[in-house]
Amino acid sequence: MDHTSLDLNTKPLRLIDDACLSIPRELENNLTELRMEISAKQETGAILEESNRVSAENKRLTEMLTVMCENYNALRNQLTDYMNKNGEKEHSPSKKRKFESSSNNNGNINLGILGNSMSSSTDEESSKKPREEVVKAKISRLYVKTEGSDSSLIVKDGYQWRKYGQKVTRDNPCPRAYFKCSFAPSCPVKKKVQRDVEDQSVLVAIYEGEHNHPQLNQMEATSGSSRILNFGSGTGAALLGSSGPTGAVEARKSKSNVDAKSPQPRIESPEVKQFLVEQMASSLTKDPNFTAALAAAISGRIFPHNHNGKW
DNA sequence: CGCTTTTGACCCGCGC
DNA sequence: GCGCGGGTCAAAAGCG
Repeated sequence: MDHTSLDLNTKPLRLIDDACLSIPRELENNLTELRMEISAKQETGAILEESNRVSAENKRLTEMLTVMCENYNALRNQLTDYMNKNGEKEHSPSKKRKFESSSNNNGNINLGILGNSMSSSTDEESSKKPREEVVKAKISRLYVKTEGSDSSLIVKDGYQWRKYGQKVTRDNPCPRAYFKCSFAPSCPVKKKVQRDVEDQSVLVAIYEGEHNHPQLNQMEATSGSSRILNFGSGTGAALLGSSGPTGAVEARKSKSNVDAKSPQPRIESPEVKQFLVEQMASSLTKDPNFTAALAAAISGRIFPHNHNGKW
């Protein structure tokens, strides 16, 4: 009795089993491949979607950055115009002294740009002296952080200088060194180097004028991990570099609109360079050919067996 | 020997 | 006019 029932129960099972076994191996393999393809398609779709989303967001951020930069430039131009107007208004008919006092004022202006990193001697002096920005030569400042042990007043900026004087000034116990460009008198550039009153490890180099010759020592000028922040408009004078392995912060002030519009190529700050890179990246991401090629490259790399366009 | 650095003297503008 | 202070000159010294 039990045998019949057992037989009845086992027979269909064997049939099913046989049927299952009769499925060709190829089909099974194809099924597996099909499943992989489906999951790959889903994954690729997700990646493409994510890629599109990221590139759209990137585009949006870049546009925001562009607008911000444009606003910044417009604002800066307005500030420059404003300061120039003020300078003209308050400019007294005097020469060399004014030049110097204005260079001091430039320092005060730079404080505004640089934040609190420099001295806080703004208020009293600047309130006593009228602001005067219009001077003959272009003035720029370079702040160079030096080693504590380094007591020299040498700022390696890629140009060759000849020292022609040294003076102890009233407001700073450290002597101020006066340099002329070695190409003088054909090159009228001068610089003054003095240690910062508050932080004696910082050298303050004040450049006057523009070099009319190329940099002599590019390697020296650009070597090291110096960090230069180039603020303000203006061109030219060699403002790369520092004296060594520490750092430098540079701030400059254009002396006139003429200077600001000088045709010489500008030495861009890292920030500006980064902006340019982002602009290039933006233009690339905006290029449908590039994005298509990128997507193809990515998909080709992840799923190299799908070259026949079978998705 | 030629170039650079040092350093005291001198010049000059500014404030009083 | 005088003194002060920053900037420049130039002779002497230093250096390669």
